[in-house]
Amino acid sequence: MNIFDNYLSKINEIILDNKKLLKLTTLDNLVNINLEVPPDHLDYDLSSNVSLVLAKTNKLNPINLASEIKNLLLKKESHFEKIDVARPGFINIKLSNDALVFNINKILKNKDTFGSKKYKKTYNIEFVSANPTGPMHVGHCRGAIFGDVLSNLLSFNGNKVVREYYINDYGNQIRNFVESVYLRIREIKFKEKFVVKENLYPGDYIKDIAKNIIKDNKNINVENFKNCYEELKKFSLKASMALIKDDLKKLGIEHDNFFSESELVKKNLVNITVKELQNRNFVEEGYLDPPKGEIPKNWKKVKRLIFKSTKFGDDADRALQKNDGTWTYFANDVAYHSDKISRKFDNLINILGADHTGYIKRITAAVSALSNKKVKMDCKVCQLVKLYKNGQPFKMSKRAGDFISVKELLNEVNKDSIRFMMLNRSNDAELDFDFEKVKEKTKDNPVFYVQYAYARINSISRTLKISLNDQISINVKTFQPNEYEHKIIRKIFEWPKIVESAANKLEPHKIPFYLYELSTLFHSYWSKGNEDSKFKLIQNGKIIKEDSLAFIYLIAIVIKNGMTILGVSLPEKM
RNA sequence: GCGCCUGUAGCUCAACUGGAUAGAGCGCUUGGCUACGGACCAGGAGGUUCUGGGUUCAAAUCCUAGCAGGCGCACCA
Repeated sequence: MNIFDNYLSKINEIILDNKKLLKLTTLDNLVNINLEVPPDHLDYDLSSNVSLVLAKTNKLNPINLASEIKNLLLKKESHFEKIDVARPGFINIKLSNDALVFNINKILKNKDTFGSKKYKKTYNIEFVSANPTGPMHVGHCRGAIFGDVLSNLLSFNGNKVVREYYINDYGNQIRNFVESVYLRIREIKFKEKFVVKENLYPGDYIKDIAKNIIKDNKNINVENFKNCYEELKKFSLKASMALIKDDLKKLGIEHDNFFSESELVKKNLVNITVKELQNRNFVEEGYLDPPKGEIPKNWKKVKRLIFKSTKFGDDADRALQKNDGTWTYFANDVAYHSDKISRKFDNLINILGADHTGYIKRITAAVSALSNKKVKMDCKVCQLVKLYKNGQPFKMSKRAGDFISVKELLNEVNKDSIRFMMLNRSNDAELDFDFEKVKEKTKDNPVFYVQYAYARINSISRTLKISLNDQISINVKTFQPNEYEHKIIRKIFEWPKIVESAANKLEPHKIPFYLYELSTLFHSYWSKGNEDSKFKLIQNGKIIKEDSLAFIYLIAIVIKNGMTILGVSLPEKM
């Protein structure tokens, strides 16, 4: 339930029913009418631009129209107790006590679903898709958490979400990776020195993979790289995927589907997909222009198959074949997306790192081409994460090219803090992540601040010997919220709006920001009793004003629903 | 040279897809508070939303021309 939606449709209905009375000739921009949270300094519950929107197309004076609408609404909707018109034509609405009680009781009754909707769409969300050549590093972390929480958010809204991981287990990098493992095995077995060459993976984890392969497969013959390649590849990939899955698990992330690139090649899906595009005239044989700017030394003009992605908004047409005629990474990816389309999702979402921004246009172009523009694909980009320790840039690299792994990060800070902080910023903005800040137990640390609010609420329930799962309700006759409680009610009513906007815009960062604000209201409410004893909640182990319990419950409900979406735990004691 | 992202208080960032007096935290400043009912709270100062044009009842938000920073730009993945 979303009270803004509910009352907005009532307002729309009333307007429609009284079209003549209001002298409205056209209502074609009804969709632009909104019902929103009034500015902070005004003492109202709802605020609408109805009159401004309707006055424009009907060429009426917005203030006059607003006061006519005001009278009409006061007559037709009993939940509206007071309405005022504000320049240039807004109407501000105060809900009656009955309305507040009605809505609050509804929330108290439907705790777990408060804020959610029942959309029933299907989503495929591809995220992480880190190359299976080693463990995850911090760069993957943000996108991983973003994708996971976005999935939670969309599921919370009643959608069906498939979390997918595309395994890039094909191509040269895999060959290099396997060769690295191969050389490490020889290092162990034959005491050959591992010489770091370009393109080889030097990391210590390769040694561990090598050791384990030797341990589990005593008979493996590593005399000749070519002969043992396939077998070694199988073991190496399995090992590196195990590392990645372990990292993901520790971050609280689990994918539903792992899609292998080499399987896709094996099934001949690339050829089939390219042929399909050829048939529809989106592929041609030709030459590509050299890259703009500085032309690389080994640039060659080669005849090849090209996808005409400029037809779908890309800046240039894209190669499907490499210089040697084999398929490009992009060609494989087009086939992969063709497979996604065939699985009939309503929406496709890809979560990418900032370094893949340039890839978006071509792959969305491919999806448009493959689906006749019917399937919608959104690509969300997560900007870079910069690590800090006590305000200083933090680098662990012993050698250039080394990275900070997720494991190292988890050694420093816990999963909850990482998840919350990685989302506490718009995905479009770069993110500074300070190890020490995140460990602080102060207001500086938003994770703590929200968790602390919940812990305090639990201390109340312990004192009163009640459970937050208890079913309570409030009574119209006794209900008399004070100004602080009124603020809380309004904030709580806002929650479904936050969820909806976060889901629609694919911007989960709105959730932690909101939770922080809600926690502020709670801490403030809690502290009021110290300044003025009439605001005290508990005395001698008993609740003073029965209704104040409702506010505690409301806050607990929303914090819990919010943190569940974020995948961050809520300790009852801290 | 081209594309995408960013530019908002001293610093780090919000602003519900065009709304009202642009909000938080940190820092600064004034006050309260022996603790799971002070890990906090209340108040104050702090703004030409990068710049110039445009669109309209209304612009941080949309269009346009610039400026500054980040990421990327054959093939590779």
